Amino acid sequence: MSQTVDRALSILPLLAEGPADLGQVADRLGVHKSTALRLLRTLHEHGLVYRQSDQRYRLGARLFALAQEAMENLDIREIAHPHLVRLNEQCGHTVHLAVYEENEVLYIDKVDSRYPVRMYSRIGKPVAITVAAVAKLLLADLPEAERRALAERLDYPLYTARSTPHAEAFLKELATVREQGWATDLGGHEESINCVAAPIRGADGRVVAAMSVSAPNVVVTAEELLTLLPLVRRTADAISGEYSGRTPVKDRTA
Amino acid sequence: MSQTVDRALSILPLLAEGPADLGQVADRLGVHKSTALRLLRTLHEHGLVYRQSDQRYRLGARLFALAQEAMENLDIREIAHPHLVRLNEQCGHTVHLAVYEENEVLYIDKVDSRYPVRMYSRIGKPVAITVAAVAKLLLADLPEAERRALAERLDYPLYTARSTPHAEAFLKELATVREQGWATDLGGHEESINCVAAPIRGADGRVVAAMSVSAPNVVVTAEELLTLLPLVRRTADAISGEYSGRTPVKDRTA
DNA sequence: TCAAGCGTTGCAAATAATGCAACGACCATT
DNA sequence: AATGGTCGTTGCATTATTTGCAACGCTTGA
Repeated sequence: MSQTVDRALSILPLLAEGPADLGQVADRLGVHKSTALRLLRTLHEHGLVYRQSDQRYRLGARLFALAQEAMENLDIREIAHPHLVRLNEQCGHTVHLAVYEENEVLYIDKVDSRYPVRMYSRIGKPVAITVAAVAKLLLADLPEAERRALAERLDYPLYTARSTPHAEAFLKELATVREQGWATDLGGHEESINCVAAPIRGADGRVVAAMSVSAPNVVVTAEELLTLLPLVRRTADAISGEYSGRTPVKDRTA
Repeated sequence: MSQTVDRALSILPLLAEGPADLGQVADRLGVHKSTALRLLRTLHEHGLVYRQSDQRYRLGARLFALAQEAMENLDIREIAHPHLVRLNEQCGHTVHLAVYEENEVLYIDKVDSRYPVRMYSRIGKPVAITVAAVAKLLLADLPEAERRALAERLDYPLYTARSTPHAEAFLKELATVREQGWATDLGGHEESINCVAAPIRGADGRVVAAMSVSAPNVVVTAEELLTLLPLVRRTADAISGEYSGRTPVKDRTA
């Protein structure tokens, strides 16, 4: 909509791939070097871009700070966190919290497993949307049309033999998930890792977030993990209650 | 340098304070509503801004993803992390890693204390620059002129009675730190919390990062914490060795 | 029913961004 | 030492891009 801003913002994902010098940026933007320079300077003034000692540019510090502040303003996260910690204390496994936003599902909180073997994931990282248990829950709640459109648009990478292979299978899975009110991922993303997930709902009943417990095969079998389902659902419901205002907010530790 | 981009980017910190509607954004930017709308739309297309259900805008998901990617490109962090974890296993306290960038010091990694009492801090959060032990180390290494200029420019908030009160005291402290090659913060930020920190140096000997161990009085006294200094320094040196390429990179776990 | 507030669009005016060409600094090669 | 190349930087004229305005449609509340 605004060409100048559009160009400037296109620099960010470009630099996310790694540091680049002026010429590279100009080339990949398809503009003159002088133009790229002025854009970079503006980004620099705002701290979004940093110029390292070898003169190349990379993403800057303010970006972290902004993401941080944005994160802290998400009240679901704030409400959910103590519950996630408690759940982690009870079962010992990795606990995740995720939301859907603009065709992506991303983790917004995580409490690490107490076992030495941990799975790789990072807060802020987009989730493998076609296989993750939390993603299924969040997408299953979208309006029919939107869900359908999104499913068609997605890629279906075969992470493992059990990954969701195509849109049709995915939509079917979503229907199941929608009906039963919980979801699993049994080795669909990484062969040896299983998850159980439950939805968190707002006052109007719509799914606003989803949480999951993940554990590798070497620690517990899929069956054992499934026995945690009632606990996960209870935790999710507790968060739902607090988020929608049904449960009185007793003592929220600031 | 570029007015349009400048205005667009000014929207981000504004939204970081909390969600805002079109009118508010336009007012605070000092531009017409239609202008603000077009800027917001561009930011939206890039995922930096999200429009929530009540039509108000807030910071978007891509911001997290970008910050995430930027983070992963910082190789100091990657190299240092296993060392930080090991140190935490040895002493049990909270371990921080911080860098200096553009007049700010910020945490880029953290391993939480194993004790129930934890200090509040977040990765990506700017550090209390006038008192934190890691900040002293990073600033102490700046060129004389820059250090002086920065010290004059800073605010000196009195977090506690032991906070650095003014530029003069700060510069003196930096001189000491520079000479001894390590730093402390004894209750200068929060009355009951102490830190010991050591510098991480690149191949050219310049300080590229700093790490610290922090613990509250209720767990260990300041004296006891200081006995950890040799261990902290050894850890920092190990990281320096690996970062500067002196130590062969044996088996970096991807 | 009417008024007020908000987001949205088309348009003409003018400001602000663009590409060019030229300069200086730095590095490596001859 | 001298030269050729690369890279970042600046001033300027051109032109495209952004801007503010006014008007419209919508929802909300009196």
